[in-house]
Amino acid sequence: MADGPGGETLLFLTDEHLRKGIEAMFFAYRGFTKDPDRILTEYGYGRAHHRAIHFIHRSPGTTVNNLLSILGVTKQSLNRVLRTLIEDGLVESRVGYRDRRERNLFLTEKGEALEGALSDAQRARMRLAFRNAGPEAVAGFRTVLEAMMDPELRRHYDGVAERGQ
Amino acid sequence: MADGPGGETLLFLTDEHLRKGIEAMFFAYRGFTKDPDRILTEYGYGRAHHRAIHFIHRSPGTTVNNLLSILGVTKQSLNRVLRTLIEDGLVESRVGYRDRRERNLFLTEKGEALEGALSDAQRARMRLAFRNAGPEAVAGFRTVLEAMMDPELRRHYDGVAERGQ
DNA sequence: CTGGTAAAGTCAACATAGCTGACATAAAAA
DNA sequence: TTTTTATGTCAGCTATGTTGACTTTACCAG
Repeated sequence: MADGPGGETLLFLTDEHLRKGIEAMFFAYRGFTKDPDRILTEYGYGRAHHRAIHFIHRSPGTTVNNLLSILGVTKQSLNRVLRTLIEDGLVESRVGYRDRRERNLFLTEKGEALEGALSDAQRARMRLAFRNAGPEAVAGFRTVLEAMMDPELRRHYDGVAERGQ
Repeated sequence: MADGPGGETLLFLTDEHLRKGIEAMFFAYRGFTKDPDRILTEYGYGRAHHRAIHFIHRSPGTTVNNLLSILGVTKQSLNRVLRTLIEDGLVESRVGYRDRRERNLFLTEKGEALEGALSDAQRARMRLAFRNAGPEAVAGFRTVLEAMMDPELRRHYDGVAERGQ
């Protein structure tokens, strides 16, 4: 009674299912950020610091502009965060080699230590969820989330920086 | 080479897969909130207003305390949002019938209209993602997100208010 | 009836993290 | 040489969270 052209059932597309999916995102995201948030508070940092630290760790040597386009905030906003991380000795900013206007960002040893603590906590919860759900559910999870991203942002998710241009 | 006790392959639990899952959550959540955020800005509201509107729509007559425990913010913070919604005539607050200390919250016609615009936009993206991913992926998506929630919050997700006690 | 507790609301003060706009400097590119 | 780009900064504003203190109203147990 609710079959599409291919004959598949489309019951999973009802408004009620979609609402449930929306709330799943809302409540799961709360769990997703809870553990890192607790650690960040101990260090006097916020979620914005976490994001900067995460992406510098993932792409060492990334430029400020690249980070801006990943995070989607203004440079004034990012700069405030970056400045404290540099002052506190968690991030190092080196003048670009090819283009001396650019700054290449790196985590210091201290920065890597905090990154490790944060992502250990976040991965622990994710690992438990993945394990309980099983590999097929995890594949579906990834598929749906990927389909939900903006194409613009999807770029940053798919490829991890083609540094050689 | 990475099989567990049951013989299943556990390759989906590597740190690299978990990192990818973490970034999937990050980027997908941005897409998830983008469309409603755009509409909210037009109306001069923020994400906090959206959350209040959503849960009042879902559970008409819900009390302030219940909303507080769902949203996990302080009453001062929620009150600021709720006050503007009431002043603007989107939410109605009625004295409780059984317990006159309580306030039961409802969306007005105007509130329902905004709720509709917001959830239409959010559902449109979710529907597209669901359709592209297919029913099995959607089931996996839900399973993983549910496993990622805090048990405390999970309560609010699972059951929609047993009003009769 | 009284005293305690619970629900809601308020005031004040503060922090984080976003925003706009204007401007400065250095370096690359035209 | 002029223009553009990458970065950084100052000032001020907004949204949304926080603590702490206090009030009013109403329920409830003694």
